[in-house]
Amino acid sequence: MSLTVVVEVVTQESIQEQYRLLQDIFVLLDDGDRNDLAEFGITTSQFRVLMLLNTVQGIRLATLADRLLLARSTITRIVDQLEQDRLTKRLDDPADRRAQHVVLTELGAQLRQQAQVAHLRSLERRLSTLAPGEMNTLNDLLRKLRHSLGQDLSARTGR
Amino acid sequence: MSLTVVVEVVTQESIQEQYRLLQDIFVLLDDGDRNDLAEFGITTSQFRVLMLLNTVQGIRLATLADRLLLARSTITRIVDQLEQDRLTKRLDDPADRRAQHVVLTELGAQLRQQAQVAHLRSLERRLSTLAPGEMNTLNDLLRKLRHSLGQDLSARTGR
DNA sequence: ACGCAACAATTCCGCAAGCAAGTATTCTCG
DNA sequence: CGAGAATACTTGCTTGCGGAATTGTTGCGT
Repeated sequence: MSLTVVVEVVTQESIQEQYRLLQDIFVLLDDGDRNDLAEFGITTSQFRVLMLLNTVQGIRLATLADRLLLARSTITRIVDQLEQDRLTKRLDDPADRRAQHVVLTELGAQLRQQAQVAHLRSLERRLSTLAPGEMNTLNDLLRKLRHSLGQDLSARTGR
Repeated sequence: MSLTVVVEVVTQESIQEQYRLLQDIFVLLDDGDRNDLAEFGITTSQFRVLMLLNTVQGIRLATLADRLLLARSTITRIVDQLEQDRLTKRLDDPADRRAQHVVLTELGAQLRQQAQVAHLRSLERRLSTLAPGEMNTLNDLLRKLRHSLGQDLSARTGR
């Protein structure tokens, strides 16, 4: 019986530590990202949108919202900002007059390329501690984690 | 030469995937947290502050800001809210009249306890996929990651 | 055909968080 | 000692994001 208790306590502590670790890591990641992207004049959200605009045919606003787990109104504003900076354009969907496709402009494609390279360099530097094998292990576990959390989300909202 | 190129490409992809995974996990975690904590009438930021108020002697506002990597003005407002809800009190620091210590009220301690238990239950459910061994491995790797990111932060700001 | 639910995007409102400036206090060191 | 730098907190302003309501469009059931 006492064994059970001990095991449970240990697990609870592991879970809480994991939670704190993930929190800390996110905050640190985000802080560095903001720092990196500031010199390109874009926010992390804008960057994440730009990174999804890799095709010429564009992507719908609703799809962006789903992919980034942001509210649609938020996507509207972010795309407004990008458009104001001449980085993207809205094109009407030929098949659905409700929908619009966001596409990169020439300028947007250039900036996206530069920002992506700089961001990647920064990530390589900041995550340099992990050996290749560790990185793969970590990614495997993170995938499981994401899947588990995704399951829970759809259980909460999708029913 | 081609080997070098291949290895580098693979590593870059791993890093980018890791970045996306962490992004996704954070968003999912935060979404669930907000859902859990809503029934206690507190936000995730307020919760994170409450979780640091475990001692009777309290903690300084500036320390909270440093621990949570939030601006001091943000901490001021969060503590204002908690105080308005009678969950915390500000006590003057006897040794430094500039500083104040935030302490839990009786009500705050109760709510903190309840919220913590509920949150932990939720985490156990949401992270149930990982086996104990995997969890330990993951935490080890996350610790390395946090350390590496922390190093970079102090290299950026602390000099 | 047509009415109605579902969907795409936007607008409006409110809250959360950062930055910069301001006040009060403490520290440093010449 | 005492002037200036540093520190602790607060306030005003700006921006980013979510949620509800709105407008216009599509698709489904009958």
